[in-house]
Amino acid sequence: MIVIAYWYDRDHMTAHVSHRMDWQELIASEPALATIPLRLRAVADHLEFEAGETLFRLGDRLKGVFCVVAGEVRLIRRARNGTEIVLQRARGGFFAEASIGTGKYHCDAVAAETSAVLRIPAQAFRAALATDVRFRDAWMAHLAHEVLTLRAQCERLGLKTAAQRIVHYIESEGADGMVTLTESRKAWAAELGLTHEALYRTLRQLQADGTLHVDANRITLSHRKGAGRW
Amino acid sequence: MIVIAYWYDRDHMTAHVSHRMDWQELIASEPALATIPLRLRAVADHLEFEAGETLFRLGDRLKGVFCVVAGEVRLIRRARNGTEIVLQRARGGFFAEASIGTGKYHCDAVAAETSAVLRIPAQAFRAALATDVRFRDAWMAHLAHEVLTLRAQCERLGLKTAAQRIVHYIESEGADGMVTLTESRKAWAAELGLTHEALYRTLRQLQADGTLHVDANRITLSHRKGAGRW
DNA sequence: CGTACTTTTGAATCGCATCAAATCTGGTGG
DNA sequence: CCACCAGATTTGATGCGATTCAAAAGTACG
Repeated sequence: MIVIAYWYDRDHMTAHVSHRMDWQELIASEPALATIPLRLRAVADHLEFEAGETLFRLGDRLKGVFCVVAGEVRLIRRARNGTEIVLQRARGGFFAEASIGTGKYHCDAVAAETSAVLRIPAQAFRAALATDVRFRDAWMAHLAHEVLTLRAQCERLGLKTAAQRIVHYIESEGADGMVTLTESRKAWAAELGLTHEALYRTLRQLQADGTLHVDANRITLSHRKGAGRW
Repeated sequence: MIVIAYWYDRDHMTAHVSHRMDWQELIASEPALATIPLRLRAVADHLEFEAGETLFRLGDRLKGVFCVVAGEVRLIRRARNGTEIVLQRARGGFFAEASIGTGKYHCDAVAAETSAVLRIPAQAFRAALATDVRFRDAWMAHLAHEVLTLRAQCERLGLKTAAQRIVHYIESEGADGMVTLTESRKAWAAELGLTHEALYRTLRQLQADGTLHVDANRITLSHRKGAGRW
């Protein structure tokens, strides 16, 4: 994920088509975009938002399908008492996918940091789904994969202990008992539903009892049973 | 959810087309089936499994898309050390949706209890997706909705306290600050990632401090702020 | 009426969150 | 090049809240 800063025009405080950013580079770095037909990408709005700016609000009529190219967008719902509930933190990839079906947004979307976002008009998106077989298949595959990933994450978050979640993560996200982390440990902790302190401590403990081996961002599950009673 | 027992033929210990079950009634009770074209339902296998029976195994070539009509099917992955990880507990509705894209099953499926399952041949399913616009739209909507629901659940499971999760559930699953539970509280607790004891206690506490009101299966969030600092 | 299940409450324990702080790191600017 | 800064990483001490174990009461069903 490329972090952007100081590239926007101070004169335009609302989202606008950028002339400072290297969208080419950004787009190349976002794998989710590879499946989008070029002619669909051509009609997409290239938007940029500063931290705190609102992309859309609950109940707004669908303006398009979004894809985070850089930065972070949060989908939030405001509770009666003003508490914000974060429904999703989108760092790269599509968000508000479900809205393509309902025609309305079901929550607010706010940029958590300076972010670059692609907005594909709903009309064109639906048209492409209807006519472009490859795109449609890719889109359904994307949704199906998303479902799979999310199910795994729910199961993981249902586990009670930090050790269980770490092992589950390696076994379900990794390949052959090994993962290579692409994010900071702090971010990993958040994904595991733990504080970073708990993650560090448990990681150290699991190394000590031989359950796993840590080498920088390369974490391997030991073949021997270990002492753990996961 | 209809619970079935003692309806299978003792002579046929493997899954088979049932002659004892009232599939009509079961199918009418499962909302996910409403979107399936009749001609697709006509070619589906009506299978029944006893607790412990395997529907498919990891790596098996795709036999079809499944839909639980009654009972429960678990998608599990076996870890190196023999530990089972439950990826999904399907009680009603589709499962292994992602496999339609990959052509292979990514885990084992085992009936957790006596279950009735519809298996729609992949060929026919894909054909219907390609030709039946309404079905395709319904399927994409289903996937999108699933994504939405799962994201909400992940966010919920990321909350640290029982009170937060309960309130989040009511606000995201319920309508206008009220939910009517369709499952037992024990099952609800599992969905919330809590033990049933914790759920009961927290529920009582939230009633005591006026945060919410419980009337049998009807749970309402109080409009006043309450004492809670969720 | 008995069985199996959910619901409910109690007591003790354990693990994680929290608060605090030190160290390390990469990147910036002087 | 080095001082500096913001962030991640790491370790420590403490308390809270959920789990766990236990058990009683309620409920549905045959």
